[in-house]
Amino acid sequence: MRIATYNVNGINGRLTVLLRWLAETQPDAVCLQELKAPDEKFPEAAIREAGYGAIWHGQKSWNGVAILARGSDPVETRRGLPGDPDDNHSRYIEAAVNGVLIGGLYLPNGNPRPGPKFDYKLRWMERLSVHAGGLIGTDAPVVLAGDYNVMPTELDVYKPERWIDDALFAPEVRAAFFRLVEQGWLDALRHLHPGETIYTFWDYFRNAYARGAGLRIDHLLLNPPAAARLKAAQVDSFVRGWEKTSDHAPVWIELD
DNA sequence: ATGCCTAATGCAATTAGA
Repeated sequence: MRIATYNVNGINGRLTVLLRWLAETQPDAVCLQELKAPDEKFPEAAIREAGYGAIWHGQKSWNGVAILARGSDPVETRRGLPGDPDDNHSRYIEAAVNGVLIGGLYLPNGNPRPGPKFDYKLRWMERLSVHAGGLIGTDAPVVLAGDYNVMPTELDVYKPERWIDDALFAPEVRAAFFRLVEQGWLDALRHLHPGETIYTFWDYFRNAYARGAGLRIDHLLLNPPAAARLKAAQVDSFVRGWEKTSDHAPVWIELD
């Protein structure tokens, strides 16, 4: 079973690229982020025609997350991260697909730091940790997949010294990420590729993809039952080279 | 310190991304 995460940066502006990638790689489940569309503008018919059932939590202009399942309908278990009734950003959706519980998340960017957006990011990470703490011990496989907007280590940044004050790489953000991981989650890509330079995002600016100036910020975290079934993990970086593409590439794992 | 690029909104220029 292949489970992928892909920050599409606009589901409608990206539909051609998304459908091409689905047709070429046929993932079994997909978490999408940055739909940048309200619920009524989600391209449900086109995605169903491509062979995928879907659930989504949209929002006008910004944010928005979805889960797709090839040949079935995801069984929604939650929309919205608990812990703050005043948080109206669409950044979390959760569903069961083929016996695997999948949480799809779009963690706040947090820039500029310091400031209210950075504070929101840290609060959101604490809420995620609380929710994840309730999922880690599930007997079934659980996968928390999405755009975490965090580079965990220096290996995950093309120029670490330039990012140290940024909300994606600041010490307190990395510490919050590791507090989450230390509940017992496995960073699937890093686990299977220790020491390897892996990026999932390349800025549109300054020809970053061609220069190899990337970041690893899209992650799949696995609870122990999921980790026991992990066979492969990769980035479909070739998609970043397509026309009219997202600034993120799809990332996926293969479970037995 | 800012623009470099891109999407959405909505039709110009702003907001946000990372």
